[in-house]
Amino acid sequence: MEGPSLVIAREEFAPFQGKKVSQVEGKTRIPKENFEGATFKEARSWGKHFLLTFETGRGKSKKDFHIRIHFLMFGSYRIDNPRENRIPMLAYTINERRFYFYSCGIRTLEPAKFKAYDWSIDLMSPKWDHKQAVEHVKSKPETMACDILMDQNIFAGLGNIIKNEVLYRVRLHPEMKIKDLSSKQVRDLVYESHNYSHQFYEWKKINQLKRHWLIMRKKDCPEKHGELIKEPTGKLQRLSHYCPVCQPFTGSKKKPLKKSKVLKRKAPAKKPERSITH
DNA sequence: TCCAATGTTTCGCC
DNA sequence: GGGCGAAACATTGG
Repeated sequence: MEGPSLVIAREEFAPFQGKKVSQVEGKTRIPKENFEGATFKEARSWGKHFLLTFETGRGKSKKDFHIRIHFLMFGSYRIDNPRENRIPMLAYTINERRFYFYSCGIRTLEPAKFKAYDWSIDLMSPKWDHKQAVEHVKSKPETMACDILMDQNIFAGLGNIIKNEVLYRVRLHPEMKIKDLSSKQVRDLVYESHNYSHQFYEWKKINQLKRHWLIMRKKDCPEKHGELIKEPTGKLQRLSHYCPVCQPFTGSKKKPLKKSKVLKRKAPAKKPERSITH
């Protein structure tokens, strides 16, 4: 789940602020007794972190505690309609509504860590700092564009979908190194990361995200240049989809052939023909 | 039916 | 201690 989706989650949770929590259960190992009778105070999101604050105790012993939920690749949340045959990591009730969290990492967050979040690198935050991001990118000349976008210390909340869409929109080959980009290209890359993240949010909210993908999981170039390339790129080796015509590699050094490819070429693995008739 | 995929953390090795 | 790769974790749509 990428940053913009968590903003939507935050908005879904907001109406329940100030209400009491009950019936807590789930596989998570964090202490659940803290929740029982606690007050839900706030939902926030930073990058791909979903942050929930509760207030526990009474009178002078009132105390805030925070949890951090990370949905990783497969995680999800539901309100009221649980997944069948799944045990949630965490589930609780607020105002007769049942909240479920599946397949996610849940931790308690020390108050100091909660306060330490740097909102200026969160793409969805009003505090997002474009100039600072440009500097961060330029400080990593040897890093490839596809990897820098996935760097959560620069673009918190940016995931593989946004990566692919942004690279296409600014017409950059995923494996271009930062040092081979013009200042304008770096600025465009940062600008579009922020811009597309917000566009992602708008489309996701009306359930129209996928239909607006230009490159992600597509087969052909939107500008009719033919088939797209689909391959793992960069140090991270996350899957990229790109058009070799729209996004040519223009770096100073030739893109090195990957070892695996060279080997494959020397000894092409011949698939045994599967006989059609028996 | 199979497998890649909206991702991060941890562990062990050099 | 840093860099690296592998493994762990856990799910489902295409």
